[in-house]
Amino acid sequence: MSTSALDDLFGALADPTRRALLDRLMHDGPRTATVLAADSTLTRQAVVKHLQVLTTAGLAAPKRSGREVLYAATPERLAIVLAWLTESSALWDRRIERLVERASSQRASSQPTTPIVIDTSRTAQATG
Amino acid sequence: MSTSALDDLFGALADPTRRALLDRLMHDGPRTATVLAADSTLTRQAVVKHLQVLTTAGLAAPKRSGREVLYAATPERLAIVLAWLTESSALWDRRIERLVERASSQRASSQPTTPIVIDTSRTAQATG
DNA sequence: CTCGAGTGCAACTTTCTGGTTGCATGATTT
DNA sequence: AAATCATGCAACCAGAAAGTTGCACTCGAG
Repeated sequence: MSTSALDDLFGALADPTRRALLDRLMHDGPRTATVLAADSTLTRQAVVKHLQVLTTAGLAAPKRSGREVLYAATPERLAIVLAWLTESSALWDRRIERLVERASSQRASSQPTTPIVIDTSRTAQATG
Repeated sequence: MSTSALDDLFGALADPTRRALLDRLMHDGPRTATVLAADSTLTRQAVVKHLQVLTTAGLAAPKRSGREVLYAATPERLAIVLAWLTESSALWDRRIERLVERASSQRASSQPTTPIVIDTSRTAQATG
């Protein structure tokens, strides 16, 4: 019972290399470890290990195609993270609700370079 | 530039002990490391280390009160995780949007024991 | 001032993680 | 069948993480 899905998910996402890899797979579609390694400074083996971590977390899936192995992003499981987030933040207040709404509306208007403004300053002293 | 806020956040959340600690702080309000350690199997020092990780990630904040140090949850920064999530999933499709909406409405009706139903089965083959 | 409760610091051990290298195995093409 | 290209496996290493123990320090109450 020690390693839950959340452990694997958060653990996988904790590494910037892995997040970049996942991003790459989501953007460019399935790729082989060899190709991914060619574009980075890492060894193929290192990339493979990262992809295995992502696979264990359920965020990527390998698929043999001839002699190659294509890794595809399977970001559906990010919903589990989202569920944890909303559940946790449910305790605290409605601030998250506004953020969620803002996030959806921003995505809807498709402005990828605007990474959502977060106003934590207003609420920094709320707990005291 | 190696350790971004996301590294710290995901890293902090990757540990189940830390998530439990954060949960505890959010539920019960500020507590000292000594008290938190008393309720767990861990040493006070171990708890302190975890709280420091949470503090570095911006998810908790210590506050001296007499000779005690109360740690309070400051979950505002979870919004950064949420922002990353929605941004990343923006590539993929509108499925997340529905999940976000469902999450908000469920929270609004305040049913804490219902952890949001996730239908990943329907979309498992979507990437191929 | 002295005692007790609580915190802070430091050293140390063990395990995990990210990364490397070298070689073996398996599939494609000629 | 042989050469080639990609993957798979295993050993190995350095550094970080999780946790422990021991002791010094500091604050508050008598």
